[in-house]
Formats: sequence, C-alpha cells, structure tokens
Amino acid sequence: MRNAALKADTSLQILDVAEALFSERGFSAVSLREIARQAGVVVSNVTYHHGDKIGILAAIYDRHTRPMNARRIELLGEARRIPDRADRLTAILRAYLLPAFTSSSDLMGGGTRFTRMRALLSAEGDPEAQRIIAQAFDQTTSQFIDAISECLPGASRGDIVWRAHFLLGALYYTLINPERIGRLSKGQITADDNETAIGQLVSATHASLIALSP
Amino acid sequence: MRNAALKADTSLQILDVAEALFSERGFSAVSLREIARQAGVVVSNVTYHHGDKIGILAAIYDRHTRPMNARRIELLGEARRIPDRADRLTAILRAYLLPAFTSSSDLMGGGTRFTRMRALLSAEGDPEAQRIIAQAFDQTTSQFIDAISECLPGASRGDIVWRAHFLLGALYYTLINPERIGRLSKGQITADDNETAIGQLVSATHASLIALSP
DNA sequence: GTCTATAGCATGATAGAC
DNA sequence: GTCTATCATGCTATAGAC
Repeated sequence: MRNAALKADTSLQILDVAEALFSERGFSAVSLREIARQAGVVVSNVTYHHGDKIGILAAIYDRHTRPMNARRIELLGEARRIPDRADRLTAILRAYLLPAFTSSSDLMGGGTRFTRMRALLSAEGDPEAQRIIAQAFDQTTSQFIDAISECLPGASRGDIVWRAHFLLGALYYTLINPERIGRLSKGQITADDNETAIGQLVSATHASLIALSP
Repeated sequence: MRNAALKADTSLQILDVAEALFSERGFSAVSLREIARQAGVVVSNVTYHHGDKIGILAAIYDRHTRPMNARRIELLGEARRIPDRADRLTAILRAYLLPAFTSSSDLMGGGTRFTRMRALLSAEGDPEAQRIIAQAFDQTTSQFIDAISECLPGASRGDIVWRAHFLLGALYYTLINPERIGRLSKGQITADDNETAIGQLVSATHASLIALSP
C-alpha cells in the first residue's frame, strides 16, 4: 500500500525497457528474452501485455507521437507569427528539432531516445515498422514544409523538400553516430551536447534554405 | 574451356551476392544460408572461402575502399588547383561524392551499392563492422576537411566538421530512404536519379559551408 | 496477471567424406 | 574445392497450470 505509487505498472515497465533497448540497438537485434530479463519478468509476460513483438513498437510510438507532434505544432504556431523572414525560418527549424530532443511529456529519457530509435528503425527497413513510421510523421512534416516555403519567396518546393530531407538525415546520423564527430575533430567536440547539435543543425539548414531564395 | 572466361570465380561470386544483399538489408539481417542459396553453393562453401561472416564483409571492403579512395584523392587534387574559392569548394564536394555513386573500377552495381551498404552498417552498430568502417574512411575524410578549410578563411574547423558530418548523414539517409522524398513531394521528385541527388547535396552543403566564412 | 514448459524453426559454424 | 550431415544455440510464439 505504501509503495503503490512507486510500483510501476508492468506493462509500462516493459515499454520503458524495450524503448531503451530499441534506441540502442534497433528493432530486430533486440530479443524478447532480453526485454523480459531486464524488465524482471518472463517472456510470456511480454507477449501477454503487448501481443507480438511489433505490438511493443506500436505501443511505444503510441505514447510518443501524440505529445511530440502536439508540441511541434504549438511551437510552429508561435514561430509563424514572427515578421522577419530569416528569424521566422530559424524559429521554424527550432520548432521542428526541439521536440525531437526534449519530450514535452514526463516520459523518462526525453525525446532523444525516441528519436534515436526512429533513426535506427528508418535504416533497418523492416516492412511492418516502416508502416508505423510513415503514417506517424509525414503529415506533420508537410506542415513544416509549407511554413518554410512562406519564408522563401521564389524557392521551388522541390528544392525545399530536398533540404528538409537532408535535415532529417543529418539529425538521424548525429544521433546514431555521436562519437564520430569527436573522432574527426580530434576530441574537441562532443555530440552528446544536445544544444550544440541543435544549434549546428539549425544554422546549417538555415543557410542551405536561405540560398534558395533569390 | 570455351566458357572459362565466363565462369566467375566462386569466391568472387559469393562476394557479389553478399554485397547485393548487405546493401539491401544490412549485415545481421542477411543469413549465410541466403548468400549461399543465391550464389548457387552450399553454406559450408561460403565459410571455406571467407572464414566467418565478418570475413565476407572485410573482403567486400577490401575490394572497394582502395579504388574509391584513390579516385577521391585524384579528383581532390584536381579540385585544389581551381583558383576561385567558391568554385573550388564545389569541386571538392563533388570529388567527395562522385566516387560514392560511380565506382572507378569495373565492379558491377557502381559505388551506390557499396555506399548504401556502408550507410546501413553505420546504423546497425555491430562492433566488429564498426571497426572495419572507421579505419577505412576517416583518414580520407580528414584530407577533405583540410581542403575545405582552405576555401573558408575565418571559419572554425569545428563548424566545418559538423557540416561535413551532416553531409554524410544526408547522403546516407538519401540512399537508405530513396522513396521518402517522392512521397513528401507528392511524386514530383525521384531520388533514384543519382545526378539530381548529387547536385542537391552539393548545393545544400556548399551554402551551409559558405555561410561560415565572414 | 504471472508462471513453467515447450513447440517449431532459423541461425553460425564445423567435421569429415569425396 | 565442394559436398552432406549435424551440433549447439538462439529466436518468436503459444499452451496450460496456478
């Protein structure tokens, strides 16, 4: 009774463990046995709560996409009210990236863990996982591309889509390979610093977009 | 006797099949059995020629890295002789990207297949594979960063490393997810076109780098 | 809701005949 | 150099007792 508030629901406990493992090693490389062991339950307990393995992934998406997209749309609304086009573009890019690093909900680990999991999933190419990814995010992304277009009179939508595509690739690669940038710069940079990564992503993408508007 | 020139060496035949499969689905998701079946041999024949599974990957790297890096250094040497800094930067970026798409050797499939395999490997995070990746390419990359630095007086090396890091992420993401850009732009763009992808990568990265030089 | 037990199958690797 | 046969292990998923 005294520990009722501390005792996490088993179903949620399994999701936490699975999310941590998926964000470290991807989907197929993580076994139900390992999830069960780290969650302190037996394998059949995992499938009891979430059906099959892809059901675990669907549940993780379910609890993240809604608050993350809501936060993005909220920040996007604020950004669109900035009059100066260059400043507005910066705010739009930050509105897209911030929720990917810091979750708006109280889910532990912030958004970085979830975003890194998505990066690994996008590379794995599992057909069932790809279906979950696509339907969850492309719709929100289109709204951002519309907002970016309004900052760049004369730029073609096709070019903007390519730049946005590159932004996502750069974001994912940074989360997947955080140690690589330290190796190349001889240890002077650490990509673990989220704020630095966001700033670099924003300024690089800003420059690549501004160049499209004559 | 008559077909001696047509009969490919079994060892090479296995490498061709493995490379095609690894570039489609990554390393761990491809089984020795599938490689053997598509190569028309039995499983034990694969391990006879290349030792264990990681040995196949090492052999694939062995036959690609040398010609690809040689071609890069050759094109880089030509680029560095261009006097105008902005034009030189464009040439340097193309010197980095072109060998990643079109191999200099006569290996079938061009460089795209090998580069896509590297993209998938970088996301998979297999420790043994990571070791092979790192030692093969970071050295060449450093030479390119030096050349880029010379085009951008006043820019910090750290900022340049970040931009180059983003370029690799954008390249990999484009090769991993070629259909996504078509979906976002409502079918007006196809990322299958290598020349378009190279052009977009070059101009986006060029703009992000030029912005660093005051 | 949690457990034990196991079915049914795929995997990487190796031994040994030819 | 190529084959058959097999080992030891891992996997997802399910049945059924409590």
